[in-house]
Amino acid sequence: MTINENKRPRGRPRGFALEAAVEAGQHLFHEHGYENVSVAALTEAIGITPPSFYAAFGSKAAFFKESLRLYSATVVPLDRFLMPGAAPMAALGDMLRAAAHAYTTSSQRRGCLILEHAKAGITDWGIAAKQIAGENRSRVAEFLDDAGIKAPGRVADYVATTMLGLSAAAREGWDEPRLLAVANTAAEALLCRSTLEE
Amino acid sequence: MTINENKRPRGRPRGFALEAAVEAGQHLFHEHGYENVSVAALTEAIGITPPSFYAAFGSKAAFFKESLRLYSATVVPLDRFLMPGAAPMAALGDMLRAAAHAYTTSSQRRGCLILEHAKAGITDWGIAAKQIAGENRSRVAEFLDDAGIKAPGRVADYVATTMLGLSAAAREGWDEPRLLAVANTAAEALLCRSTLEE
DNA sequence: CGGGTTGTGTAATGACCATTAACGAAAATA
DNA sequence: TATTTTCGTTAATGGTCATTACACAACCCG
Repeated sequence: MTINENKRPRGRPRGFALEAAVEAGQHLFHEHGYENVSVAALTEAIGITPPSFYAAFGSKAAFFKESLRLYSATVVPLDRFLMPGAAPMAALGDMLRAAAHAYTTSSQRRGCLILEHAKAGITDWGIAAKQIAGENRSRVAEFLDDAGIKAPGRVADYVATTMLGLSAAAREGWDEPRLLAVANTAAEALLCRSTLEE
Repeated sequence: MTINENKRPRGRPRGFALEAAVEAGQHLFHEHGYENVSVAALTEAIGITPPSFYAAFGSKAAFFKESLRLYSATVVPLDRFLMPGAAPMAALGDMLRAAAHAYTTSSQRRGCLILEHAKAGITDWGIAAKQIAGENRSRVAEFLDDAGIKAPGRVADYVATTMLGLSAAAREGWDEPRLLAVANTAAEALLCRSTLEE
C-alpha cells in the first residue's frame, strides 16, 4: 500500500523498519490492550524515541489502526474457511475450531486482537475495531446467504457471539482443549440446527 | 453482614450511605469499566471527597470488590434458574434468555459487570471478578451433575462461553432482539444435544 | 461543658500519560 | 563541498491519575 517502497526518498533514511515496528506494537496491544500500552512502552519495544514514533505514525491511535490492519491481514484467514461451494455449517465449525486454536497458541496474546478491542465506547480506535469485526460478520452472512441457508444473519450472529465468547474465555486463561471442546459443541449445534430445519 | 448497624458508633457519624455509594460506583464501573472510572468521578457521583472515600473503603480496588459483591448479590439470580429437579437443559436455556435480556435492559451498563472484568491480568480486582465467575460456573456444573447430565463440565463451559459472548456482544451495542435470537439458538442447541446423547 | 474519637474538606504529593519544540546529525542532490 | 531534506535525541509541556497530611468539624461519654 505504501508508495515508493523501493525508491529512495530525499533526506535521511528512517532508522527502523515500519512493518517490524507495527508488528511489535501489535504484540504489545494484543497482550495488554490498547489502554494499558503506553507510548513509552511502544517506543522502547521498537527501539526508537517518541518523536520518531510520532513522525512515522502520527499518533498512538493511528499506530493501533496499523496494528489492526496488519493483524487482520496476517492472522485472521477468513477466506480460508468461507470458500464458495463448501458445506456451510461444516465450514463454520472448522472456523470455530481454528479460532479456539489461534486464541490460545501464544500464552501471551490470548484471544482476538480485534474482538477484544471492539467494545470500547466512542474512541476512534474502538470504532475501527468494531468496523473490522462487522465487516467480517457481513462476509460470514454473505457466505451463508450464497449457500442458501435460511436465516443467514441469525446464524452469523450465533457464530459471531461464539467467537466473542471464545476470545473472552481465552483471555480468562482457558487452555486449548477446553476451548476446543466448546468450539466442537457449537459446531455440532450448527449441524444439528441445519438438520432440523431442512 | 455489617455488625452494629443500628448501634451508633463513637465519633462523628458518616455523612453518606455506604450501600448507596457502592451502588453508584457499581453503575459507573459497569458503564465505563474499572480502568476508565477515576476516583474523582466516583467521589463526585457519590457526593463526597477523596479522603472520605478512602476512609470508608480503603482503596479503589477494595471499593470495586464491594461493587462486585453487591452486583452478584442483587443482579445475578443464578438460583432462580438452577432449581433442583427442573429440566436441566431448559433451565439453562431460560438462563441464557434472561442474560440476553438483562445485558441490554440499561442502555448504559450493557453486558455483565463480572464477566467484563474477568479478563484483566493479575490485578487484584480482575482476580476477584474471575473468582466470582468461576464460582458461578461451578454451580452450573454441579447443577448439571446433580441432574445426571453426562459431561457437566463440558456443557457448563459451553454455557459460560455463550454468556461471555452475549455480554461482549451487548457491550458492542447489539440490541435485545438480536441477543435473544442468539440465546434461543444456543438454547435449542442444548436441547438438540441432550436429545442426541440420550 | 470538655476530652476522646471519628468523619470531612482543602490542598498537595509524586508518578505517569500522550504529545511536541528545539536542536544536532545523517544522507541525498547539486 | 554546499544545500536541502528528513531523522533522532533531549527535555519539556500540561494533564490526569490514585492516594494522603493536615486542620477542622461533628458526635459520644463524662
